Amino acid sequence: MTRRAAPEQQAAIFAALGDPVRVRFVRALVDGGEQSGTSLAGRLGISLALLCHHSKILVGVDLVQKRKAAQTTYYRVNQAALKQVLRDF
Amino acid sequence: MTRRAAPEQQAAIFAALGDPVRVRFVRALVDGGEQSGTSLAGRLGISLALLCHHSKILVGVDLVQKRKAAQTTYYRVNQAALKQVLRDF
DNA sequence: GGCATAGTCAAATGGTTATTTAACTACATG
DNA sequence: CATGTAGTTAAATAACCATTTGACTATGCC
Repeated sequence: MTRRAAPEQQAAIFAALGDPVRVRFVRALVDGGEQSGTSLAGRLGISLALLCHHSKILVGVDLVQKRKAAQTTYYRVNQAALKQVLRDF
Repeated sequence: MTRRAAPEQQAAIFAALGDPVRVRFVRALVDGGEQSGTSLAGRLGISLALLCHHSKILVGVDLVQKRKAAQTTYYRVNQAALKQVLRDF
């Protein structure tokens, strides 16, 4: 049915999860639901600039989605994408 | 029941799959079953030295297992480990 | 308008990692 | 024992990536 993704594409998704900070990033969203950037940065013990960097990688492969309300950016996990990560093997 | 793995540990497993060559490595094993290093290197179009490098990373996180018979090393996928990769989220 | 909050961007740095090349070990067999 | 096959190792290089810092944009509110 669904064809396998290109190796580069699939590797990019795995690489996005291949960093301890980003694993904790996703876990924090799974556990705590949608959260703001500042809240997440506090929870993860990292600067807002670093959170922004990691969020771009996770959002870039669509494992995390973002929504902006006024100055605040809210992040949430893309559960469908997360569950499908291993489907290719 | 089973506690979540440490973020560093889980990230290492994802990072092992976060490279296009290693995605093709694992796919080749899933599709073709157990194969020798030389056979795999030919299939992936890489040198034996490079295959050795990537295999160490995959074996290091136990996604791939190896078995040595005389001069030849055979690789196979650890299906249980592969299926469990996403259990933590 | 002016100040505080929330986020993004860009440059700089250091550390890690993929790839190549060449040298080396291990085994099998003629 | 010499040769060929299979694999590993180490050094070197280049590319990539995480982290920090400081400057910059955007929004809300007094």
